[in-house]
Amino acid sequence: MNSRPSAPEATIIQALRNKGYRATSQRIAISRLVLTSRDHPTALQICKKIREAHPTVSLATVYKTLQVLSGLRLVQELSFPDAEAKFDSRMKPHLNLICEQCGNVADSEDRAADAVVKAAGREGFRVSGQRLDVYGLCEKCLKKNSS
Amino acid sequence: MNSRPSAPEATIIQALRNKGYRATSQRIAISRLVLTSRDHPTALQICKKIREAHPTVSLATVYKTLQVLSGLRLVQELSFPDAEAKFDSRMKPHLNLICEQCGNVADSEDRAADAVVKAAGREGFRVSGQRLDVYGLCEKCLKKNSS
DNA sequence: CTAAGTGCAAACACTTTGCACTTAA
DNA sequence: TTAAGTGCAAAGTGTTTGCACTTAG
Repeated sequence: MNSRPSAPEATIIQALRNKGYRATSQRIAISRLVLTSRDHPTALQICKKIREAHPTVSLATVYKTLQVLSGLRLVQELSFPDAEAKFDSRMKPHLNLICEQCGNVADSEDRAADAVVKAAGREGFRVSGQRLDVYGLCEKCLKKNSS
Repeated sequence: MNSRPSAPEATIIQALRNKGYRATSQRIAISRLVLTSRDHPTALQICKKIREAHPTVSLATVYKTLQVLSGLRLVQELSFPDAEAKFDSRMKPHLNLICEQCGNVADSEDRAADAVVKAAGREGFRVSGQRLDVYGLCEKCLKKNSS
């Protein structure tokens, strides 16, 4: 649940208003958290974090805001079998390296991600987004297992 | 819900028994359907199809069987926001070209899929599976929209 | 024979919705 | 001022589970 140093709050407010959405304090807080987080939080994790500053925020509002952000293509919802959805604000093509042991999701900026998008285009597909998950064991867990 | 001409029934029975599972008629039927289908059926679609020949099969059994097949890594469950999960029996690296208009999922065998797996390996990740979704508009829908 | 599997219905967990209250614009 | 948004609780939906019955091995 890390945050990047400066959150572009004015930008968020503008983005919401331009699309006809009101810039409520809840939406701004949730948007700022999600758009600046480097990990892949669940709705519940987001809600708990937001409540540290806005104690009355409901989980329903978190879900509604995440739907707005998904609609604006600022955030992507990653559904998993058995588990809650995680929300990812990195919209550029990238790989999600998902460890099946510790559950961590690491991003990778490898150019193979762009190659996938190009390949889809070559098939006559007009690409608007992507989800490139690789499942397995992360380096940390591999080491832990062998020790 | 297409099927390939010949279903490797004996192979399915062996695979189940080797792993300590009983080869019941329900499991064989469900496995054969899923493992030979070229599209990406949901549990309910599978259940309806199976009931044409085995009218008493329950949705619970379909889900349980799909879990067994997932555990054997013969099938992958693709979860989506808002929608039922689809089940994919193509386990080799490939792209899922998912049309946001008609909902169709087309597979693509492009080598970019293998490049993704290699890239993950380069990062010290031990790959055991992948899900490479590309979202957008398929050629058919693009044409329909422009006409 | 007997432990594993099935089918039904009930339970579950995550997510969405209805509605009265609040608030941005 | 007033339509959009919030927060609560209730409803919804796909999936899982408990349990008595059935069946593969």
